[in-house]
Amino acid sequence: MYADVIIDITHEKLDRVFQYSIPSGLEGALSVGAEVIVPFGRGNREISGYVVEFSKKTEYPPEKIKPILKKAEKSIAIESKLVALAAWMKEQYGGTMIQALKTVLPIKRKEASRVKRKVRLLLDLKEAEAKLKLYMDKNQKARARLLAGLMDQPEQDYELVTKKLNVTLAVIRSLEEQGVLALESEEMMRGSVRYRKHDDEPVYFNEGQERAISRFWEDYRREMYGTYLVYGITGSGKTEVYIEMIRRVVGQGRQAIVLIPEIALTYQTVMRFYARFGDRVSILNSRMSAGERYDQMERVKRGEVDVMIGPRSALFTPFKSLGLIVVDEEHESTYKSGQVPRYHARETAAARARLEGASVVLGSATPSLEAFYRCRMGEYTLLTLTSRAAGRELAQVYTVDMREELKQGNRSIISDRLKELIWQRLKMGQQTMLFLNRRGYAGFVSCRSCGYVVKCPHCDVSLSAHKDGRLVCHYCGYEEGAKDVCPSCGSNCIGGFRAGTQQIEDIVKREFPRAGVLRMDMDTTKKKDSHEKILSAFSNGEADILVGTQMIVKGHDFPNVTLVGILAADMSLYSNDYRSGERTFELLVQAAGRAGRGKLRGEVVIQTYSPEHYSIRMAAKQDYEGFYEEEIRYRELMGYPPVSNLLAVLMTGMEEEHLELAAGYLKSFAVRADREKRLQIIGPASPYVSKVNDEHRRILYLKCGEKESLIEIKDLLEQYIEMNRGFDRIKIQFDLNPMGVF
DNA sequence: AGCACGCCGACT
DNA sequence: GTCGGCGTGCTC
Repeated sequence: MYADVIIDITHEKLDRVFQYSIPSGLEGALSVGAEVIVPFGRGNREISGYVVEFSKKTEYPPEKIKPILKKAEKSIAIESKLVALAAWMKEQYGGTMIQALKTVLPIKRKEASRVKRKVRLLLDLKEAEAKLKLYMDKNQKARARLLAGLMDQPEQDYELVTKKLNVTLAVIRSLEEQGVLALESEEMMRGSVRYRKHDDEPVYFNEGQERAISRFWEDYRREMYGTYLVYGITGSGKTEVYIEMIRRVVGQGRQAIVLIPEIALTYQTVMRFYARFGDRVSILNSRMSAGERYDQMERVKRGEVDVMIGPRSALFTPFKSLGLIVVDEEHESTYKSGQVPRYHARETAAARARLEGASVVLGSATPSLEAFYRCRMGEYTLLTLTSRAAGRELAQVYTVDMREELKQGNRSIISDRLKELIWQRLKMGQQTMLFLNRRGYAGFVSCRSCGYVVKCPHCDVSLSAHKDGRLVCHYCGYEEGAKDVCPSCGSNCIGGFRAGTQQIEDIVKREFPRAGVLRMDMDTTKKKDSHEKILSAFSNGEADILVGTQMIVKGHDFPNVTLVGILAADMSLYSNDYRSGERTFELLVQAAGRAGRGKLRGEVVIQTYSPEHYSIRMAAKQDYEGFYEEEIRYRELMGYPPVSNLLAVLMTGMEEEHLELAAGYLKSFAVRADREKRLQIIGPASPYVSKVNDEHRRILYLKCGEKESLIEIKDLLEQYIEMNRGFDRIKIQFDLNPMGVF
């Protein structure tokens, strides 16, 4: 029996497992995730590592394998808990222990040092020249080279110096001893903002907030750590509730993590946290470099931080006594990782909380079906916030049936009702937001004569036409020129279908020539900060109408926006995806919530071709529970999460035939492995996008009521794949309860 | 990363 | 010979 150990050093060359034998004294005492001390290298220096797996065989000459010295005595409790979390993630979501550990322990020492390590010359020109001559005479080539390089430029990056001049650390060290140069590793704390805490005044809570806080606190004080769902519409004061809960937890000497979806952290929210907790708050954002993140983690380890705010990855903050994890906007799909291990931050937060003895607080205005279902099942505690904090009224919602509109001769994408309301806003000097769930000038380009659709040669998706006629693949970026004749039949009836934000912008400009129009979508926000610029321009009243995709739905409050138009509410409704109803509802409610954030009452126009669909009906009424009842019935009927569980097995390979064969084998293995016939196995099928970057893809779905059985099968499949050479050229990824359908 | 090994020129 | 400096390659 051998133990696979990863060494606690991060360097590409060492970024793999090393096998050690287990001495008889340690047999049975080690488990996956245990921290051990092992001899390493020629000098057998003792370093620590983590046991990642146990194996019977080894490729390495067995006589060269050294034994583990001992189990780490007082392994740093924080890290061993994170390693345990990594083990849980590996188990749940598949992949290797190394992948899981890398997600959980983001120890990027390399980058942290590279950024700031510098070599500086200490001598003046005359002294240096003398030294240089000395080195030349003594034929100390490396030293001479280094010194000459430094005389040329007295301060240089360590990394650069070693590479360009080909000198080793030993050379630099010896010159350092001679006082020729200094090796400086400035430990500048990047990205940490200093703010004094100033807001110590008592805050008054409304009844709902008070109830939520005290319910949480009663349990917490009795060490009953659970998961809570704070459900409250936009403006019901969720953030105040979080802050108060955190304040109490921190008051007991414990720490808290606040997860926010990607870059959704607004300036206002940040300031509220700073005001409460001063510089004991640290913020992680996805734009930060690995070095900056590393610095933040160092501060945490030194105990300088009580509250960490950030996206998914902030979940792994190494606090020594974590008491609370808040997951804000819990329904957001960015909480699901796109990389292996494909973990969900909500579930992983619950797992970490279990390991640490902490509570989890989820918050949303439109909870995920998962979270609400768990509340109904009694696993989570539902805390409902009722009244809008500022006593604002809900917006007035109109649903416009676009089929009727067409019958009455309005072929425009903007209904008469919406047009009329926009005119009103323009007269009153108020603002309008128009929301469309689509980017680009038009959707796919097809031939109306033969039905040919222009597709990406690498990705099997249709190309999107942009305004200048260029056809662009939104998956890989492939581009080709405009088409005026069909490449298949030669007819000239080729053109784009459907409208995109760019086209809407043009239409709006034509309809309302004197209005200022801004557009915000993927294409206009490619540049850094352009996102912020557009929003602040709109917020300053530089335009009357903002046209955009989902991104205008989130963040920022625009008090002067009193009208929101949702142009094609059902665009996302009929995609082949079991979450489309939920997504549509969510989007509509959030979009509607943008209207009337100030003192004025808002109006919302929902334009749709299917006004009878429950997602749209319930969104118009802003009735979450009504929506939930309908949606959960559908999930129950179809055996979809959260009622059942779904495991997607995504297979990718260059050769289609080989892939097909392997996928077939995998399926029949799954069928055999499922002895008690508890699984429903679907596929293998070509996913919606069956080719990306010339790689073919196949997908297999396994459905089962009990998650444990699925995980069991997943383990068996992983073993089977590992053992069979036939799968070597195929990438196989598992996705437990995926966010969409592939 | 850190360490030892082997090579090479310089000095006793 | 042998000593010190340098470059390379390996680490279960």
